[in-house]
Amino acid sequence: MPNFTFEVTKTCAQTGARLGVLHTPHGDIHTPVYMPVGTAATVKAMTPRELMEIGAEIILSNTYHLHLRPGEDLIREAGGLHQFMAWPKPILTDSGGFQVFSLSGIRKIKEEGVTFQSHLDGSRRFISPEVSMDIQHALGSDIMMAFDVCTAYPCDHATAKDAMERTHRWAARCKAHHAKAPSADTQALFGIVQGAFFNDLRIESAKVLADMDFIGYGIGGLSVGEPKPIMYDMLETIMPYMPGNKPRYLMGVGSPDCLVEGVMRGVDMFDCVLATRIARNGTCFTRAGRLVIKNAKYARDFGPIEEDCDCYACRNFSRAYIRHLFKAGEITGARLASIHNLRFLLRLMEDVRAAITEDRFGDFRKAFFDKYDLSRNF
RNA sequence: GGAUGGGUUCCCGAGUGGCCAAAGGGAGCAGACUGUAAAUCUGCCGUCGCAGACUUCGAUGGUUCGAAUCCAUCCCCAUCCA
Repeated sequence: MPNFTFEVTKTCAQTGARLGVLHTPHGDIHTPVYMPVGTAATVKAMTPRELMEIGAEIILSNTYHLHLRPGEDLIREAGGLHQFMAWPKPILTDSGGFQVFSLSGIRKIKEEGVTFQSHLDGSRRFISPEVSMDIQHALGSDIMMAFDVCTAYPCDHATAKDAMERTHRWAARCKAHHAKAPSADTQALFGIVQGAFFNDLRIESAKVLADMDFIGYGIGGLSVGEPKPIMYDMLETIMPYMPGNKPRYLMGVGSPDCLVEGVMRGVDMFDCVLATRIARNGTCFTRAGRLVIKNAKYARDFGPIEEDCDCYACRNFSRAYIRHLFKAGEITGARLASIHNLRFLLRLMEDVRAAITEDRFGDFRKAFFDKYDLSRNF
């Protein structure tokens, strides 16, 4: 599939962390990459122009949410998701698999697929691997995710095995269904490794999916409440079994420290709602750790969120002003904090890529954690 | 000058004899947030403390076993009449 070649362009001599480029029909993605999340066809509080300005190369959207509203037919009629939301760069769509997990109270899983009760109006909706593919075809995303079954933490071995095996069967169905689509060559399909927190299952899942030869691989079912060292251990366990010439996408991660640690362990792609969600709730990332901008101690702090940040918010506005906006309930507060947090992660990844290029990612990582306060982290 | 209605914890506002440190909002303070059911949610919000104790409902005095609630006087506020 020439539309989606992935090249590992450099491996850090110090750490083995890798640098790459994923070519897509809507442009190149330089990895390791952080992908802002735009579930409902918008990265909340951000315009596409602003996303371009802060250096986003690819964003995420969601099958389940867009299926419910406005519906994939409408988006197809609009010319596809890129045109509908006026975002010309690559888009990755999640399959709805995560909603199988996060909406566990209002869905039922069977072998054929999952019946959801819409969180919007309670109506019953059915999503199967085939339906998920069809919806993602209508959306026209560059990268489609297989419809998987994500498990919670903790999770017993039998349940994890069950979910993993179903994920594999569903991955095969996704692949078969996608192969028949007109867009089979212009939309890439990623498989998703599951297996909860069991080494044997994770390794098995990585192997099974590798044999199925996907364009790239999601690592799902992590960052679901487990302690970080457990997640890091899982990454180390499976990475030797992940195809070296395919992009590896750690789904739903994460915080600044998790990104650095993920890259250290061979992850190429990340996405996370954390940056934009905590931004709307009044918390900012900084290289020193979290900064709760709405706290009273910043009422008369006329410096920027972060002194050496190059984002629009930091170049023009003070902590005192942004705090005021939050206290006043003004949406500009959420917008400025979102711009900052996204730019923070995108810039962190730019710095990570530069460090790998120069064979000093180990030094970079050490300097990062020397400065970053983990005691009040996410 | 007269009539009527009022004065409740930072603000608004419920409460008309015990179940009241006093509903409910708001404001304030803090916390949570990781493939987004989130511009959301949670906690605290008289004082000291574990329990519990203590001081509060315009002021003063009274009735009562018991008062934010009843009575008296006074001080303020609002509206209306002169």
